[in-house]
Amino acid sequence: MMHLFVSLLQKHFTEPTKILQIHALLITSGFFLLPNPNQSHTIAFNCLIQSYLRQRTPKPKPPDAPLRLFLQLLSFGAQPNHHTFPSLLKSSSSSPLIGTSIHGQTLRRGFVLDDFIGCSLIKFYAQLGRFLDAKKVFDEMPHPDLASCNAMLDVLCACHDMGAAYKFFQSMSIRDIASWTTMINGFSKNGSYSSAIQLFRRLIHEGENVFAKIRPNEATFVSVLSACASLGDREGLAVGTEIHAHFIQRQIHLTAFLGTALIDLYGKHGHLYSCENIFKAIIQKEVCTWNAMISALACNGGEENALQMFDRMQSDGVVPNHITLLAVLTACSHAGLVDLGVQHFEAMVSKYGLTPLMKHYGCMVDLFGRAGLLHKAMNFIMQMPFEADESVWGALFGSCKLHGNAELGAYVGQKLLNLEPWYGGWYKTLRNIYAEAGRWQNVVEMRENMNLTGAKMVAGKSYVNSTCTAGNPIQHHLI
DNA sequence: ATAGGGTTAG
Repeated sequence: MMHLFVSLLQKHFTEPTKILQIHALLITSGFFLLPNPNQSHTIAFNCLIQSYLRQRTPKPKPPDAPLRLFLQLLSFGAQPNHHTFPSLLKSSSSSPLIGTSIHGQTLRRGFVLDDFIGCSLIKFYAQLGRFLDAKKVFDEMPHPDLASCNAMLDVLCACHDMGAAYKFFQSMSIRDIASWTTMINGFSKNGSYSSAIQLFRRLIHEGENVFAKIRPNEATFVSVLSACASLGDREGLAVGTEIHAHFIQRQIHLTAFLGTALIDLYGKHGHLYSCENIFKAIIQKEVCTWNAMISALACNGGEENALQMFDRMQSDGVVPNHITLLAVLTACSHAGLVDLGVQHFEAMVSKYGLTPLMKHYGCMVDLFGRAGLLHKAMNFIMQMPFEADESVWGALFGSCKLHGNAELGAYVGQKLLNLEPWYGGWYKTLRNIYAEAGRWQNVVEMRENMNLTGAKMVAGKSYVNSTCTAGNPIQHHLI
């Protein structure tokens, strides 16, 4: 009988209604009324936990179903086993308190040497940004297996410690496609786009293992395409187009992941026509797909189409998220549609139930600022529910320069110099604003201040950890 | 019979 339930659950794990029905069947069958809880009951609970974890549609799904099932399992008197905890930890990713108590449970019940649990714990702590805890779990594993090493590699990448990450990757005695993908994605996420592409090339040429050839899969392609999208210089577009051609040759199905990565690639390189073709070819569009398309249009002069897309998306029943609204506000800002932008911003809370984040405020400041409504932008900053950061002030600063407002520019520039004194770009812009206004005394002061604080005129932002980009060991190993 | 790691939009 148990086999039947297990196979039923596995077959229908994407269908929430069916899971509920099977769960109900399991209850009404009296299976949980037997006097002596045994291994079978534990397996039944494990399968149910897994089923609720894996179902996709979030609508009727109670988010804490796996945890509640775990509590039912305990109160029923069954014993959780080493299969129970990985799923539980996966379901607790957003709740530090629950996850750490589950960690405690595993320790108290003596599951200290289990690779699956260790691996889940590494990922759990990494998702919370508790990288030291993740590393501690890994270090305490006597013989971590491949999956645990891959999780640890991802932790090092998430810490921006790319030197250590690459060293770790090189030191691994066995690697699979997930190891390669993690490393490629790590480079990409840390701005080392060329390294990501070079490592991808090495994967293609070497394939690593003589016995079992390692080939890139969907995740690998998506990671390298993301690097290609961000790498300007035409190199990114060339490699990305090559990969796209490979998909066409092999008639590879355009999943939402692959398609979205391609739309992003062509969008970032200004090829709107390709974006639209790919968009049409994606059968199962997800919210990310729409977002990538709306962003591509909003950033390449297709503002009107972007806003139409936003409507189409909603009539297709796709629910907009924070990133959608960011793209929509960008479209309004670029098109100078101030009133419409304000309407969409207000609709965020009232219509979509989305709380505006720092980036949305930055967009609104840009919207007002570009349109020359500098004081409206300034008032908007003053009415923000939290302190504006450098991106928001930076948006206003750009508008001050655009419209030659030295008075407000000086005030905003000072704000930015306080926030990021090490970033030379602010000094330069402020100096230019002063120069255009003929305030030569201020120009001289700017130069002195910059020398005094030791700010650098570097490309890119200062908060990128220099160890990820500089002294990258990969240069010596590739090709 | 039941479990873990790597992927998209800002």
